[in-house]
Amino acid sequence: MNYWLFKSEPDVFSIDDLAACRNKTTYWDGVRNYQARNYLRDTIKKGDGVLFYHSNSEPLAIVGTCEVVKEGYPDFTAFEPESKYFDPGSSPDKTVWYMVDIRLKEKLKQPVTLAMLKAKPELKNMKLLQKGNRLSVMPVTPDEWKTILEMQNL
DNA sequence: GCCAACGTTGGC
DNA sequence: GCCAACGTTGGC
Repeated sequence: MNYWLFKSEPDVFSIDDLAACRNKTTYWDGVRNYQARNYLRDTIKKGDGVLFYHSNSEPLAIVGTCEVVKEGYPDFTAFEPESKYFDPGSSPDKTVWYMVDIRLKEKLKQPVTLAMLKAKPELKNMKLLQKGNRLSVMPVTPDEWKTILEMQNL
C-alpha cells in the first residue's frame, strides 16, 4: 500500500465537488504529464491512500483523504474532441493517458496549509515542497502521511 | 498579474 | 541529438 498526493484547482474540481459525487467517487481525468501518467498507469494500486490538495486558490492546502478504488485505465476524455483534455495522439487503440478512480474518505478537520507543511521540519523532504515541483500526482511517504494527518488536529 | 521552473516542440 | 522558443503550472 502506497500513499500519494493529487493536486486539483478547486475552481475546476474541489473536495466538495468530490463529496457531492455519487458514492463520493470520481475518475481522475486530465493528467497530461508523462511522469504522472506513469504513476497512474503502473504504480498506483487499489487501496492506496491519496491526499487531496487544493492548488491555485486560498487556502493552498491539503483538505482531505481519499482511497484509490480503481486502478489505472484509459483516460477516455483524451478521445473526446469536445473535451478540453482531448488529445488526438491518444486513441482507444493506442492509449497514451490514464486515470484512476478515487473515493473521498474524509475531509480533514481543518485544512493543512502549505505554510503549515513548510513549517514542519519532518516534512522538509516532501516532494510537494521541492522547488520547481509541478507534478500533479506525486508519491508521499508513510511518515509524511502520518505527520500530515496528525496536523489536522492542531 | 508576475515570473521562475519545468516540459514540450520543432528546426537544424 | 541539441537547444531555443514557447506554453503551462502554480506560488507569490
